[in-house]
Parts: sequence; structure tokens; C-alpha cells
Amino acid sequence: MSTVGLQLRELREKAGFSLRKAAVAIDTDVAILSKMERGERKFSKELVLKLAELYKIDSDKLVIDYLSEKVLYELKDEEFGLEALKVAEKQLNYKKQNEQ
Amino acid sequence: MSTVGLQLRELREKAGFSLRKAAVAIDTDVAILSKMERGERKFSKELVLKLAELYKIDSDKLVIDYLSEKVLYELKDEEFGLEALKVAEKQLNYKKQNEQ
DNA sequence: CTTGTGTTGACAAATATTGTCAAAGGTAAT
DNA sequence: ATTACCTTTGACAATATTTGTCAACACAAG
Repeated sequence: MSTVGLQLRELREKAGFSLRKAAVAIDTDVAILSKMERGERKFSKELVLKLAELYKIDSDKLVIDYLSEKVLYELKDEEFGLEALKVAEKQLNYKKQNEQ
Repeated sequence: MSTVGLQLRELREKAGFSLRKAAVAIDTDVAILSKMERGERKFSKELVLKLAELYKIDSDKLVIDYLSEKVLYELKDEEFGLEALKVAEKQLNYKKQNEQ
């Protein structure tokens, strides 16, 4: 299970960017990107999208993983996390049905 | 689909507490409780637990609904919310397997 | 009119998130 | 060993978000 941060680090290296170059390109500070890639600080969705664009890759999977991490972080110490996810899923499904 | 707030309002009324009494009993401000019951402000988990205790009911289902709401709120504008939930669920399941 | 009910809005206080900067440490080349 | 890169780290400031406090309001019952 590879975190979004590590995925983005790999992608950056494959695309041949140094941390600095990448940070400048997406208009953020090197320190922030460094910390995000290593999971020391949370990513913002905005940065994920900008990076995906910079590395010329599709962002969908990345965004999904990003959101998933966010949710899991919120539930990490919860006894009933799994149950909560199931309820949430059911409700989202229901909502989707009745909206179109 | 009844929100946690509305559930707690019903439970309070059944238990015969006024807003003020309940608020005092759980050591919070009336305004906060009023707003939470009506969904104008987010609940804290702590208050949910205190209220469940006050009303002498089992808190599990309430906590699950509370967490589910929290997660759904986070994903409410996300195109890939459902996919993210599925990924999160998969990972939680996986984690559960490998921990005991 | 007084008492008890819930609601509302303005504001302060406390927390959390995010951004900025400078310094440190590594590695490689010359 | 100094130059030129790179990444990491920590301290701090700036912002934003969440949470708590208070006073006033409106309504109904007695």
C-alpha cells in the first residue's frame, strides 16, 4: 500500500524534477512538498492536481487515493470505523440513485 | 435518513430533558446544543457520548452515524467520493486482518 | 408579568492548518 | 575544500477553522 506522497515522489523522479523545480512549478515551498511526499504533512487536493498536471498523468486514481487517505486518517482510532464507512457508502449510493 | 442531530433531539425529548437541562448536564452551552441538534454546527464525538449516557441509551449506533456523517461531509462535493470510500474500506479490512 | 422553552447572531478564544524562511547535512564533481 | 546541487528539519508567522461564551429575541403557558 503506497501512500499518495510516495506515489507522487516516484512520479516526480520519473518525470525528472527535483523537489525545488517541482515546488517552483506548482508555486509552493520546497519544504512543504518535501514534507508532503514523506507524509509528514497532509496534502492539499489542489497540490495533488497541480502535480498530476505537471507530471502529465491522469489524476483520477491519485485523487481517489488522496480522499481515501483523508477518510482513513479521520477514522484511524475509531472502533467502528468500518461500520461507519459502510453506512456512508450506503447513503452515498442511495443519494446517487435519486439525483439523476 | 435521520441525522444524528435529529436523533438526539428525539432522544432528549423522550428522556424529558429541556435543551437547557441537557446542556448543563453535559457541561456545554445551550446555544451549542441547539445548533448541533439542528445541524447548524457539527457535533463533537465527546458530546454525542455524553448525551447517550445522559439519555441512558447505547451509543454505538449513534457513534457510527456520527462518523458516517463526518465522512460524508468531507466527500460531499467530490466526484470520486464513492470510489474513495471503497478504497478506504478495502484498506481498513486489510488492516483488520493483519492486526490480530 | 413571570417563567420556561428554543433560536439567533455577534464576538472571543482556542486549535489547526498552511506558508515562509534559514540553516543543516548529504553527495558529487572539479 | 569549495562549488553546486539536492533534501530535510525546525522554528516561526499568518490564516483559517472550530469551539465556546454571552446577550437578546420570540413564543407560549401559567
